[in-house]
Amino acid sequence: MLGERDQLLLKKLVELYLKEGKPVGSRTLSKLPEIQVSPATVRNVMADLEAMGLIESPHTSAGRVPTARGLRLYVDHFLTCQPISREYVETLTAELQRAGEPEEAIDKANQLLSELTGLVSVVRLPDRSRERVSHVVLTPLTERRVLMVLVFEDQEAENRFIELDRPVSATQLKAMAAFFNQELLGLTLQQARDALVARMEDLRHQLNDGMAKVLEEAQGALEAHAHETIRVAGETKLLQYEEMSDVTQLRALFEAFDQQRHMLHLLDRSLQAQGLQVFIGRETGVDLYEPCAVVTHPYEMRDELVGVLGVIGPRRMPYEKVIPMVDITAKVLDAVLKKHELAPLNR
Amino acid sequence: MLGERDQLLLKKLVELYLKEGKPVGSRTLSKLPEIQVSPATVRNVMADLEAMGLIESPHTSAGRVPTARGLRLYVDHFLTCQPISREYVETLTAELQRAGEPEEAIDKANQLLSELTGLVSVVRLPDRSRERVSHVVLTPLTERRVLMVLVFEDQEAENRFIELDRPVSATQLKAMAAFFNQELLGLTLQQARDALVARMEDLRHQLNDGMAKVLEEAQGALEAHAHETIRVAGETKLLQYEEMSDVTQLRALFEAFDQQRHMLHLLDRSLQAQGLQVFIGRETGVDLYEPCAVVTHPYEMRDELVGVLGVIGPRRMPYEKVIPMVDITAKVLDAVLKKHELAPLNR
DNA sequence: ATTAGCACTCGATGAGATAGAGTGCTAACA
DNA sequence: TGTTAGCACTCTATCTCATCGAGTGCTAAT
Repeated sequence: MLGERDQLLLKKLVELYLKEGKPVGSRTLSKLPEIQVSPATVRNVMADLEAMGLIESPHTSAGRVPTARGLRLYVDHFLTCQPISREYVETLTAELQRAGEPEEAIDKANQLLSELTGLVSVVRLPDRSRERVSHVVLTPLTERRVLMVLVFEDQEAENRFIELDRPVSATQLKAMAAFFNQELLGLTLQQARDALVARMEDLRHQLNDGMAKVLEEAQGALEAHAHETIRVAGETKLLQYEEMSDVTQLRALFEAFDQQRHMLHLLDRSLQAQGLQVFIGRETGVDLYEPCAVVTHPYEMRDELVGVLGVIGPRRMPYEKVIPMVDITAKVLDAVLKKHELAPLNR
Repeated sequence: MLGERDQLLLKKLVELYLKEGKPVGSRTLSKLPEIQVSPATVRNVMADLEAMGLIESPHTSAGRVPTARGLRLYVDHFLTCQPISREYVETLTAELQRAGEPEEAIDKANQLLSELTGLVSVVRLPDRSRERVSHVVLTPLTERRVLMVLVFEDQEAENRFIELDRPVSATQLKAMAAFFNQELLGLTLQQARDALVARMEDLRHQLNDGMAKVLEEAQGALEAHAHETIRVAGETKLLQYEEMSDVTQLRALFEAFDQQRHMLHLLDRSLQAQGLQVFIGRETGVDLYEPCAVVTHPYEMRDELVGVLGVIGPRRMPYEKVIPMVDITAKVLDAVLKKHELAPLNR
């Protein structure tokens, strides 16, 4: 289907395009040391490649530019990724390990990824509604104010301040905490609520209004989290790319980031398929991202894929660097998250 | 110094400029119903205003544009602010009250301010190193993992997971918590550390390595916070303004936001002087902000000015809306933060 | 003091003209 | 049959030039 020389030419064309960002002409290609044929021959090949929809020319007298399909082929078959320096991996690991909670590590990974690729970075956070509560702490602060700490999987904690309508004694509070810890441990918050609703009748005598309030707050904590499932870092990096200089379009992109809806869909899709994925142009499934490319990699906690991390930028991005960076960042993140899990196993 | 008619003309010129963003000519001004003189007269006045450095023309055949000094005069003397709808105040209050902790409320205020003004919003967070610890909670999670919660002023809590080198029993932990609560309550973290160092000798027998680790972590929590003293919301809003269309400059601005140094200086300055402040151009003290204007207002906690909130945008911003919005947002934030304080007084 | 009138300046807009990059096609060539 | 040189052609980018119009400053009249 595609001769060896055709492949070489496509590869070189894409590489030049990625580097310079300008359409590549036949003369430029034929002058490359790897290419031993005349511009005319190159033109013939290019005509074929164009007929196959791999390259196109913006107008008659410009060179050729790879299409989304062309880039796809390049990424899949011709791309030689840059090796990642050990040094980089070490810095990354060190930085991520400094985090106290998984979420912090994920955030940090997001931030670093954006800085190091010079692109917009995105993470899909794990869905906390699926995490199990491992401890509930209730501490009296004042007569009517209580601090509740929900600990998930011994790894993450969420604080809520609870204002009660009437005072509770420390003893009452202790009883309450004991109750929660006994009854609800190991359940997700959702399950916990269901369990309580189911046993409402038996519980009526214990369920004073303080208890109800606490439950409500716990639910609130969960919801607050559910809202924010995506985080974006380094939006402003997009300004650097000339091909993104259409301000209107850029604004639309930023709005889309804020809305999160599109990105969520895309990241969820890439959570299904494991491993690194590259979406170019329409492949993203989002019209707005048509001039963009997205590189994603899921990460896991407790041997389950729970989130995705990736970058989005113009189609013309340095894939040979970006792809290994996304890859290694996801893997280092995996390793760091695994460490967080290990500790609780010493029970 | 400045005749009544001169003032009127300056006012109208600035208003037109703020609305249209284009240089204003003498003909345009003389056609206004408020102005009963001919273009020629207007030109004479304009020449005077220009001589005083209040307006200038980008080039010979354009109209006039207010200088920073001109804008300053306008803001100080001629600006009539738009009243704020009660509805808006109510929404704002409701949104901010939903926050569980002061910091959350401040964040929300930041975000809302950016959305409502369409500008970049900035907050200076309170310096937590000056807040007093009101409770320390230590909860065993596993044999060697402990959750520490530091509660500040009964209003804010910070979690740290602590990995111990060797197991501690629940009893030991309880003793430790009791010790902290007894000895360190009401001190700032800094004071707490100093106190402990001072009494090191007496304490040596109690200060097992678990204790040391806990202290260290507490310090870490503090430092983590000290790093991030500013938060920026809505950076991308700047794209909407044509006068900010110089991409290079815009990038420089974004970088400056990331570095925080300049902004920190500016906000600290405006923390000294209480009340709303407007900085136009060079007044900001930051060269990069020369084409910008900044509107700030400090906010307080426990009757002390602890932070600043404000917006930054192009000089040509709708001051008549922005100023009251910054003002009311700061005031509503004050009120909400006050509510947070009230509760603990019921002790 | 105000205003009409006028010459002048300068940016914005659009029409050619030109140069150059790159193409496709044809015909010659190995 | 695949490759190449040559050439006419197309299209963009850039420059120049003319023109238009907005706005000014100055002068002289009111």
